[in-house]
Amino acid sequence: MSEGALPKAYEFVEVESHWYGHWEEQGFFRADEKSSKPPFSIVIPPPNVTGQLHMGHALNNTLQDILCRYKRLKGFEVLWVPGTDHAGIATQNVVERQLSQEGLTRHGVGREEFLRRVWEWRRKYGGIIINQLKRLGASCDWSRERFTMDDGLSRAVRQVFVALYNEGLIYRGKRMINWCPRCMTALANIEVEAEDLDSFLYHVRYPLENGKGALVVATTRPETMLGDTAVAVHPDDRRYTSYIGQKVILPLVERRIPVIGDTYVEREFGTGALKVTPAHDFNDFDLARKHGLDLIQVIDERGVMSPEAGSYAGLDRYACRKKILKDLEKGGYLVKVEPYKHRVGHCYRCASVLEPMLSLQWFVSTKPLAEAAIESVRSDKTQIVPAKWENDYFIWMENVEDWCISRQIWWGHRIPAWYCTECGDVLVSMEKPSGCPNCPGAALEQDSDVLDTWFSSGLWPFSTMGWPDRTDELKKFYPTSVLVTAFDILFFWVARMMMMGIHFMGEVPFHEVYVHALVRDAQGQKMSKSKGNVIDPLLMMDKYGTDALRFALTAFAAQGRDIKLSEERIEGYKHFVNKIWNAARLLLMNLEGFETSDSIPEKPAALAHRWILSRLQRVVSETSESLDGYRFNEYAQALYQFLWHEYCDWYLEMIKPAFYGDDPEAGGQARSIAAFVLEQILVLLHPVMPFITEELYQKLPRTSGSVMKAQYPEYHAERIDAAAEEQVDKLMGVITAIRNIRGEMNVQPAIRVEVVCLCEGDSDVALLKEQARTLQDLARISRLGVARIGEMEKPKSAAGAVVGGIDVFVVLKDVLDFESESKRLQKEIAKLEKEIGVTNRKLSNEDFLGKAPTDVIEKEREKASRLGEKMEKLAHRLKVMDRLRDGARTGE
RNA sequence: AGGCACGUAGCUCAGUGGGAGAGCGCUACCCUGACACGGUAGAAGUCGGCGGUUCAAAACCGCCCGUGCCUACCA
Repeated sequence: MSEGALPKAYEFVEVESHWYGHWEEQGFFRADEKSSKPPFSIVIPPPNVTGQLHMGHALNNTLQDILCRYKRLKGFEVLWVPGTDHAGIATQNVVERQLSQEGLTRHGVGREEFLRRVWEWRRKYGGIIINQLKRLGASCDWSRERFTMDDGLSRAVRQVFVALYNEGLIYRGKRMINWCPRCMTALANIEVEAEDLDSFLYHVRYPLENGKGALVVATTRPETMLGDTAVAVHPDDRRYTSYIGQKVILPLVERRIPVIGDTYVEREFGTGALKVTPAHDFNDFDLARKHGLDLIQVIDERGVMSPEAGSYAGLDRYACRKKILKDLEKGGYLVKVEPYKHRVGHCYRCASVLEPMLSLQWFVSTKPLAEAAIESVRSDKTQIVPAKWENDYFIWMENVEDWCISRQIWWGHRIPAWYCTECGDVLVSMEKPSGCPNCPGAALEQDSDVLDTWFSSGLWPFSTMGWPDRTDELKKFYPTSVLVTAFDILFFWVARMMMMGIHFMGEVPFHEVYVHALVRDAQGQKMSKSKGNVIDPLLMMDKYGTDALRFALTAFAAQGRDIKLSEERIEGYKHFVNKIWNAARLLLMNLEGFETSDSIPEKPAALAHRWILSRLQRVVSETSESLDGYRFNEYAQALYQFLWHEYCDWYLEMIKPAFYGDDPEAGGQARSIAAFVLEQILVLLHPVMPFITEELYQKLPRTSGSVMKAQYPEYHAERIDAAAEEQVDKLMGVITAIRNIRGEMNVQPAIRVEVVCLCEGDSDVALLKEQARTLQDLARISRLGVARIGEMEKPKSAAGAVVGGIDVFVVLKDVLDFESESKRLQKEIAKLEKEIGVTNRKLSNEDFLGKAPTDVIEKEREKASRLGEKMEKLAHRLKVMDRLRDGARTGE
């Protein structure tokens, strides 16, 4: 190995740390809003500022980075806007935990101090995920990094709020909402996660007021009985019709409550009698409104029993349940307890069981906004890929409910509404109003709530580009080209961006939405810290390199299927990265001291060159089409196959003799073309493997500067050389057949064998003679005989095969084992027979001949004759072998 | 309960109307002057089951079984 040669194995650590900084310094990621190039823009799904890079991020951002790098190579002006989300509840929870470690609470320190601490936390840790994205190679325009709580974005939030309020699309009202007693805030319905819960169904006896019997109700939440204001039965339920209008006595509470009839009640479920707790159940609330029932709130915001709960007041809801059950049993009211599995709403942030509650909140009236958002997808102004998600989008949008946007937390955009302390009037405006118009001199108090995090991220595509100002960025890059996301935030985020973008910009926020898979573990389970099954992308990058991780994620990013990731697979692609490295190493070792020419002949004389250049064209076309269609896995597979199994396995092996031989012209051409093809491969691979491609590209002699400034190769159909591909196919067939015989007959790799090829046509003779060197090297042949059939004797003591009409003989003088060669041939013949059977059946089928397209029939006929000839030859060989075997036996 | 996916080699998955594929794993041989993170060859599948459409089905249709996800007001 000479001095300038590369190390034997690829060392990714130095390479990766080196190039990212270089790209940033050179400003390669920066987008120019004044550029005349066609625009391509993406806004990043902003990770939570509290976040740590997980596999979902890694996949999401790898795919975005592939698109951005690909489009840059294709000559687009690319803007990838990065940033982070303030993540209201999530971040508040993190800082609250930190406080509690100091023995403090947020209420203890007060709102101002608490917010100061959150900002401090953000200053300290908010950059972590950004640096992790850089580690991943994400080519974001960091000069445009945004945060949802930036001044600019906050101004956009206020402007949107005020505008929607003035249009009557934001209102304040008392509604049943889902309440998290741990986070102490209202949630939007979409933020509720239904989880299966193993619980019990309790049957409780409610005695009739008149003393004549009782009604038995079934409930999963006995503690709410304290707030019962009725019992409902189905009006047509014969068991209970006579009770309707009567009263029952609520056990433990002794309150008299009516029995009502309503068709909402399912007769088959439980006992067919339903206790009604209007203050703590969505459906009971509706029933109460319909029947004019009282509303008694027995559980407060903390999930603790309220004073209305009488002697149970102050108990936690679950402690209360236990006590109530005990008391019911004591009083003889508990009739039956059965195990019961049902789904209960949990907080998507802290997994606490939610409490339905009547509460005064701010809402967005979404229906009017949804209409335009539906229409835009229907008319393909925005296309969702894969299209199957469009259905889910329509269903959700058509059934969209009003969106509760107020949160009773402190970290977030404070609602721009002020209340007059005198008359209570509401004033909504961008800045604090000077005073109440009705009560001169009266004080104003700002609403203490903040907005749902998703309210600000819903504005992300235009707020990050400077809206409400009419900036050059907006003009150049809005609407964005594509949004890349996983389906789990399709409604949280994408749907809201559609509604807001169309409403405020008059245009959809993105032309396409690419919905990718969820990353799961090897068992198909969702990765989560609590399950302990997370594969940490940072650790994977440490162990196998960023390029290997990115390639693994890309290779498995098939549309419409979740990714089951395992570490072995990432490791496997590290080998691929190493293979690229070594292909380059071979070249560089052989390029040293040689001049390579700048221009590549379109039709070189040597077959191998014509073949690889033709194959390259196909890969160029395949990769472009795959990426344009978001078929990332196909893009990755095409390059894997081409680099490894065509360029390395065949092409480099075929041209090696030119490197080592003494024909300077052949050597020069081999060097130039091999370098050219590798250089093209590096450009094709760059979107998915930015680091190693840059490293090698800069090392290749013909190139100068960064691979990021290269042009993505263009497909030229006229450079496809079908004849060369066909000839190499034939050549590979012959070589493989010889190797197969060697392997099956246990010929040691070191031993060279004599081979005779008998062809039917002159063209095959010419091909094999011309390619004699390649044949000899790749099949390890000592002497090669090529002739037309009949012009050379068939060797006797030889194992044989038939490839594309060529009779191939591997001469095994004295060492040929007739028995095993006979068996090998029989196996081959058996396979052939099967194939011939299928073909003959088709060709003897009248319906097939009558109805199938002529080209299919023609193909079948050709196949039949090809197989027939092959069969004839093999059968003959078998006969010869058997005769030799028998002769050997009798001779012994 | 409804909806949507998925079920192809030991594992993970491509393939969508005309010759069952890849990667990993496995077996055998080989450190052949880029690479043992490598090379060459090989074994391995009733394409979940049943029925239908078709000249032709892994693919299209129906039913069933299994798995996963989403939605829903049976408390």
